[in-house]
Amino acid sequence: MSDSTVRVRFSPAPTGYLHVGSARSALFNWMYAQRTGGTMVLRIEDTDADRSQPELIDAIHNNLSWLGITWDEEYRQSDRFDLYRAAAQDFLDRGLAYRCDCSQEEVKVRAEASGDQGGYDGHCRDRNVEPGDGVVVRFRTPDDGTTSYEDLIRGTVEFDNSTLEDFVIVRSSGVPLFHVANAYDDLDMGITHVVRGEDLVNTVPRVLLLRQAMLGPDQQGTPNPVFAHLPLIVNEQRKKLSKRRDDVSVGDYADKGYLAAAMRNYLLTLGWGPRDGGEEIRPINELVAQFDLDDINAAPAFFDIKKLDHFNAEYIRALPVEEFIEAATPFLDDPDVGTIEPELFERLASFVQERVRRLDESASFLDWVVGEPREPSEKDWKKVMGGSDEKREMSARVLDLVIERIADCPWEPEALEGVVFGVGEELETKTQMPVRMALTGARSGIPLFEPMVELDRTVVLDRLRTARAKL
RNA sequence: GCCCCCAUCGUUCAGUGGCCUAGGACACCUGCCUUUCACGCAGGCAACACGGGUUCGAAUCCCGUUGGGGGUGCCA
Repeated sequence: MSDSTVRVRFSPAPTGYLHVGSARSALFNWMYAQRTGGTMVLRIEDTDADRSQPELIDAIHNNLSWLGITWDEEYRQSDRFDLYRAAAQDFLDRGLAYRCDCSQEEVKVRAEASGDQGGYDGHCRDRNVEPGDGVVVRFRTPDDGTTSYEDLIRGTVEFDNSTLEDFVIVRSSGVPLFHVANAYDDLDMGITHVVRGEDLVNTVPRVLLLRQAMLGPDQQGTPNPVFAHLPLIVNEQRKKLSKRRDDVSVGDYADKGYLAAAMRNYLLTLGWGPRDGGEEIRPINELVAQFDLDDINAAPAFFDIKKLDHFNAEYIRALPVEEFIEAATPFLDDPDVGTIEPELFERLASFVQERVRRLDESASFLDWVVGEPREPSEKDWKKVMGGSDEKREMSARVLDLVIERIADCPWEPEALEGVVFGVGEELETKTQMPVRMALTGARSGIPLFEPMVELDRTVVLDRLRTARAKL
């Protein structure tokens, strides 16, 4: 199964924080490299100096590492400008490209005047424009024929060359565009499989044309890389996830208390599923073992936070409690909740672990233990303490008895439970809810009696009396 | 406008001509368990976009329609 000739690459542009769509591309590349024993290349595509932010490269490293994605080689295109420039010059020398001094406005005006066929009209093809200000280099595309490629996910994709305009390969600043860098690097780095988002499909014919033109005499017959264009990840409006509209930075998910393993596992279910039809939540190595690019779906997939939450909850619960404590501790500092001492958290962590979906929810389960009870909603209060006079009276009797007996019982969970339930048996009613409401201000939460002993007896009595007084 | 892609439950994955009265998971709803919630368990709701072919037979193949998306930059 191992094919050591496989070379894949993840090529992010450092123009923003890594978002889930990019992370997914990286992940699928990584999966394939893992399965095949191939090489994973990280290539930073920072040819656009205006938009690239070098400091984001660190963030990309961190985000990938967080997800457990590793790479074997790393390059920066900004280190390789000379190579791309030389390739472009070679095109010029061989008459495969030409200089153009048309302004963007001129191109646009002529395109509109000529009717529906947008794009550049080839105005400068034979004008022998000299280098100078505002002069770009364009690649001469064929006027007829077709350019097609094999996509592992979509089959054969074919483009009419007549629809391809003579596109710019070198900016007027002298810096080559990504197409050139892309074609050059994929060839130079021996990339065998190009796995990336569907939004890049339309760049394939341009890149392929450039690649063919770059092939030296000794490289004739070098096969094109195999392409696999992943379906887009979309939002609820079925539009491509965007950094603007959607909150999708990988770092944000880490900050919100998603576990990397859960995120990674969830991302893998978007556009792909385990071939054996088994569980979708499972160890990464099992998924790697059956991963293949041509099993990937072609249809866009919705990024469903609810399902991610479910994955996350499962992963959290599966953690040994010590690991949960370690993972949750950074999230305990919640401004809405009082200070949670590490020892206290350790004692109660298992209760929290069972209920929490995201790590950043952890502190809120302990609010009443380290601070005041919540202010119950009128609705909840009524529902628990009684909407009718009859029920209210019963709640009052429950609280009276509990207050009386709790005043001098042993301060341990079993004894407290004995008191509360004992009153229940005596009065033939359920007693936990009124007590819970009095102590926590909520109808639901972690078990009552173990956390209760963390509170001083006087505090408990005080809360019970306060609630009783409100009846 | 032009180019490219996509189309199974609300969501996601399965299904590659008969095993499909279409399966799993999430979500939702009902119960059970539990003197809270959560977990767990048992059920339920719910889909092959439409129209033509091809075939003995189509969710599966072909064509068209409709719908959706992506691209159309001196961004990647």
